[in-house]
Amino acid sequence: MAEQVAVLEPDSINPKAQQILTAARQVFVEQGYGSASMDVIARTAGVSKATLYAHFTGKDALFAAMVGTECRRLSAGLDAPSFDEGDVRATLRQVATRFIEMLMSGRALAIYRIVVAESPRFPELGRIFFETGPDRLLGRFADFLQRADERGTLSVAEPRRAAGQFIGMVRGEVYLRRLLGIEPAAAEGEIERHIESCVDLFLSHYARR
Amino acid sequence: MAEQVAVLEPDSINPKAQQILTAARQVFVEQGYGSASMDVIARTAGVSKATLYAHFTGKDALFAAMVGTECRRLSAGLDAPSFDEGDVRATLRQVATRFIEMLMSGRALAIYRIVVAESPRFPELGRIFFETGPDRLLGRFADFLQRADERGTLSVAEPRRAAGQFIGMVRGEVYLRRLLGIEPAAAEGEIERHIESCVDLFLSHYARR
DNA sequence: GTCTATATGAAGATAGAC
DNA sequence: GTCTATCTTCATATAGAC
Repeated sequence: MAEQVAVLEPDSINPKAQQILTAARQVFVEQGYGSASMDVIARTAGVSKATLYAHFTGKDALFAAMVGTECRRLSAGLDAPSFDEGDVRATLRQVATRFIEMLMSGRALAIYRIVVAESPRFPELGRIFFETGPDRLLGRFADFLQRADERGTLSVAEPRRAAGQFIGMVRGEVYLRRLLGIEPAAAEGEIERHIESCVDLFLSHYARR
Repeated sequence: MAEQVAVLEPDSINPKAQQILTAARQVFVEQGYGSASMDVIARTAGVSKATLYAHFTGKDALFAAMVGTECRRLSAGLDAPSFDEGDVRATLRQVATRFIEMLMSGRALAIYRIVVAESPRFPELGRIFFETGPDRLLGRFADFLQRADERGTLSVAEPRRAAGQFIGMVRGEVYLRRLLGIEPAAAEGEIERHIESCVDLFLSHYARR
């Protein structure tokens, strides 16, 4: 019973569990779920397999715990700053920049890869990822757009839809290339230009005339 | 030597190889690369393991051949129709509709999942996927936008960037939910409304004033 | 809780008959 | 080329001492 809770809320005090989760992340990310072995995870964590199985009921549970932990960690990084309600263009720029920086980070790419791959076999993980990640971000951004609409700064009838359009186009080809490891990577300043053009496109339509 | 060619250009006449590739696709997609076993693939294909190894040098090669074959198959589905140069709005609608239908198909989702997951360990597959899929589509669409610009229908200074913006926002949340298996799926007519709003947004900026 | 040692099964790959 | 049977290695998971 305690184990089941630990799957989603691993004891953040227990250092051994942390150690194991860190090792699990490294190995799962590097090898993929199927090829990763509990043996290697135990060695990487510096514990015996028996200890590993004392903390997590099996490979599935360890994997789920690792993904849940990592999702919460990544989403926390997006929470901090509130939006600047004054300058809409600056806020859009800021949202786009913070979003794409987070998305392009090694850890975010890694967790996205593995969640996308395994979500058919671990449906719960797809949900956790979506809710702690994209859904929260879109929700907060949509709220901002709605407030801007109410203040009369923007004209956004469907904030959630508009939020999805903006985030979707910001993600764009730059991200896909990175995700797939396509060279050459984006040139210096390319991302800034990309973001600026997305802000322009967005405001052409949604700015109050 | 002949084997190496077969990795990317599997003998499309040989029925046994086809049989194996089909089975490989099923098993790899269902279990993921790491968990899939050559034993199960052989049984699914109705051949012995020895036969399997006679056609493909190993698990890696079989996987690569399967992904390459499937990429070419999927990209062929996007090639067929040329764009209607007359009615820009209708063309945007058509591009978006065809694109998202292809993307949401079970086979496209499956191959995307596995390529994203394994591209760090099989960099060649990321490249093949990108070139036969997104890159071709973006290129063709960008060409259309450039012609529209030259004709004076649209005003698009950077066609490739604009193409990426449009495709990115069309993809959007609808696709992500499907990819991650988030319920509820898109409601009836939701995708059409989504596409229409993307076309509106795009044309607000890029239509010749 | 943690270790060493091991049970049990299945993985990738191949030998050798036909 | 294709099969059956098998080699070797490594997987997940557990027993039992401390």
